[in-house]
Amino acid sequence: MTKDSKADAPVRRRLAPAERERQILEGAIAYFSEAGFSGQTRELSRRLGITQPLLYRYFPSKQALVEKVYQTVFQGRWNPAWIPLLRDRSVPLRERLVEFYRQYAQATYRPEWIRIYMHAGLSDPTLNQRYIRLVRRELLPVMCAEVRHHCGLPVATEGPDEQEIEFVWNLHGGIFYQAVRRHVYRTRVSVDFVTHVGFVVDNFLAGAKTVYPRLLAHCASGASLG
Amino acid sequence: MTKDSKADAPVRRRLAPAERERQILEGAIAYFSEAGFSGQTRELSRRLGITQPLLYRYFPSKQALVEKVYQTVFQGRWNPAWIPLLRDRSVPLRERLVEFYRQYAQATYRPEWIRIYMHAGLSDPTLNQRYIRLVRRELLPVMCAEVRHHCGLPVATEGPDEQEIEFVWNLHGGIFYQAVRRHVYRTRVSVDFVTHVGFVVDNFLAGAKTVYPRLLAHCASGASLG
DNA sequence: ATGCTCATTTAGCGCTTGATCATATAGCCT
DNA sequence: AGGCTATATGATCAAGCGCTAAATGAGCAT
Repeated sequence: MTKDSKADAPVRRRLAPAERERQILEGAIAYFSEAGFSGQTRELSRRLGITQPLLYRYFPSKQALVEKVYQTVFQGRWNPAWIPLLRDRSVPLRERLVEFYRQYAQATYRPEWIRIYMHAGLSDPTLNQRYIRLVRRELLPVMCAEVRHHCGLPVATEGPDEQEIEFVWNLHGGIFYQAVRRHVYRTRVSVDFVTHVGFVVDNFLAGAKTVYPRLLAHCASGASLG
Repeated sequence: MTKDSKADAPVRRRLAPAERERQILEGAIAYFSEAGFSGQTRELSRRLGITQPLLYRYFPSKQALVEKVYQTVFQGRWNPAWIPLLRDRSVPLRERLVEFYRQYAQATYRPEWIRIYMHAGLSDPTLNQRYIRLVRRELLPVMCAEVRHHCGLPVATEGPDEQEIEFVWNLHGGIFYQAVRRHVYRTRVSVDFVTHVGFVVDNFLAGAKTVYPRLLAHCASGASLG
């Protein structure tokens, strides 16, 4: 055995404050994404190899650290360039959608993102509601418009109907839910993501040619306004 | 004010053990589905209007109560009759799928079910993995076979390919994810569920006519076996 | 009415938790 | 080498946690 006389001597390493803060934040993201935000500061510090009071030198409270974790994980993962990408009609819609989901998955379908997003939703869904509104406002109307155009239908002057939004959300949610199965339930998903999305998008677009006109007729009849 | 001299007198009501146990369990389902399983027994007892030690007369430990909650929520919600319903080719597949999802939603797309399912997945996904395997084994292969038949394709003698499973799982997951948005993120979903499922199923089946043959060709080429 | 039973409460133990403060020492400057 | 600065630790508090045991009293049988 290698000198266990003192039961691993406390190797005290003095880091630059900025680097220590970064290290703690990174560790907190990893730890809280596993244990949830009811995880303990002592366990976090143990994993970081530091003492628990040190956390409080860099973050005034656990709550402040948690909020920094939220901020860090969810900030800057939404790429505004996705919208013009989806709107670029010089590229077939199928390719645009597959490419969008390739990029979107790379940005957000990661264990920390998915798990912290779910933890957040269960404890206080405010953050999720904000994100959902972003998707609802920025992404889905564009997808609706492009699918309409793809199907040779007129693009509405006013925004899409709720029924229409839910329709494209089924595509979006189905793909997202695969990431939930992977990172929350930790089940193996043994197909190539891009190939899978290719089939799913093909299916959506092929079906839309038939169903979308009926969907719009349903909306126009005022069925979802009552 | 009505006699606040004693700060709400402790009204001690003596219930039959079976009824008290049922009441506690019901309260625990409601409370833990909100707060997660790191919720406190004192808060649970407060909501029930009883003292906290009383819980321990009916359940030996918090863990035992939690496991009873799991058991109660997830037991008997899966209806084996769904399989023959989906297989009944005297009814159009579209109607079978819509009716299945109507029943499935009524059984499982409830706040306690969805939320406890998510809480469970994040803390220990064993339960979810078991449920996922059930869906993967009992439900999805049947849906694959019926969709194949619907598209005029031969039903495989051996089970469906993984790529095929993921394909129908996108339909299933998309519908499930609407329930997650509703009960975890607590966002308003203002379309009629059956109407929505109708459009989504129509879209899936219409698209499948085009895409499913290509999907099977892809599988047959052994692309997902490598 | 009276006494008995056991469902329920009051009091509290041992431990963990987030947070604080004084002390110790790593690492740079001279 | 010696001293200074402030990063990191050790000790500890107050509140909250799951859980226990003894005291209490509601509701039944008689």
